[in-house]
Amino acid sequence: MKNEANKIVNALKAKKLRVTPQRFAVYANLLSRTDHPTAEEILRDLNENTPTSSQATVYSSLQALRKAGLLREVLLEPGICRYDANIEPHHHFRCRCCGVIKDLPWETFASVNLEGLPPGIKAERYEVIVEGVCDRCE
Amino acid sequence: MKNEANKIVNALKAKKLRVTPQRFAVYANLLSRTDHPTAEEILRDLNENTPTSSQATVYSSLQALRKAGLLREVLLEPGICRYDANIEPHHHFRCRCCGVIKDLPWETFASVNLEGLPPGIKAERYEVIVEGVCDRCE
DNA sequence: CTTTGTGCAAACGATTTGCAGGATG
DNA sequence: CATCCTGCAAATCGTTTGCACAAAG
Repeated sequence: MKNEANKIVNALKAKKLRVTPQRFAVYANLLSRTDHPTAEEILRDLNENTPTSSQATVYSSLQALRKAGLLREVLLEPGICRYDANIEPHHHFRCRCCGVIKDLPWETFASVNLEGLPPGIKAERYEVIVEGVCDRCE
Repeated sequence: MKNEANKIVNALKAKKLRVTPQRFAVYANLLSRTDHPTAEEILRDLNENTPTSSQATVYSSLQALRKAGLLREVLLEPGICRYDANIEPHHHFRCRCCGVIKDLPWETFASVNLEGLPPGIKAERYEVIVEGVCDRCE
């Protein structure tokens, strides 16, 4: 839909990022997904039908988008870096059996407050990581 | 001190892990540190004076200790896996400037409760990740 | 027309693996 | 003495880099 495309273009422009087909594709792909793909998964997805972006470009696009604050990294497994275009604050759950990752709404832990932090620490953001077993696994 | 050594040996035996000099050294090193070293940092530290363990052995010792539940991985930076022999539940703070990592006592977020989780999720553990600026950086 | 991005292939760093010999329980 | 661990070197995986050409603003 044309509207969606315009939104993406405007988001990139607002961050002073040049709008290239590859960068657009990476960001659009990430926005369209609810999982938290790795760079390699995005690359595969983009090039599944027609060649869209090279490996190096996907990596550099992801860096550019991250530096611009349009996406964030999700670190739940050693050595695996996932990406998330949902930059609204939220938490993550990971199933220890199947590895599925689910977003947890911010309000899930609305009770958390940072008052009790050791002195000298300026907290800017936080996130709760929950690990356990999902419904399909148990 | 002999007492300390015995504690470590007993911990390993209790988990049915063979007590080898290398495994002992890795675990002892991690127990003696308050930072959260990477595998490579542990390796360097162990071999600083006299050769103690090979790279492959440090990696496999860490895996064995982790599977036994004697240590846990700390994932705060993409592509970097740190290790922590403190298996008491606690949280982590990371300074966005200097990268220093500080433990936060469990009670810091005593108010967190898992009642509000989506149905079907069986939570087994959780951890709060706080990011911000430490006293030395600001 | 200046600046920045792309694609390729090579380089890189961290972790894993295969295997032969050695130590543990 | 059966099993598991160690050390070495090679292999692998994900990510980064250098550079020549192409595209964006």
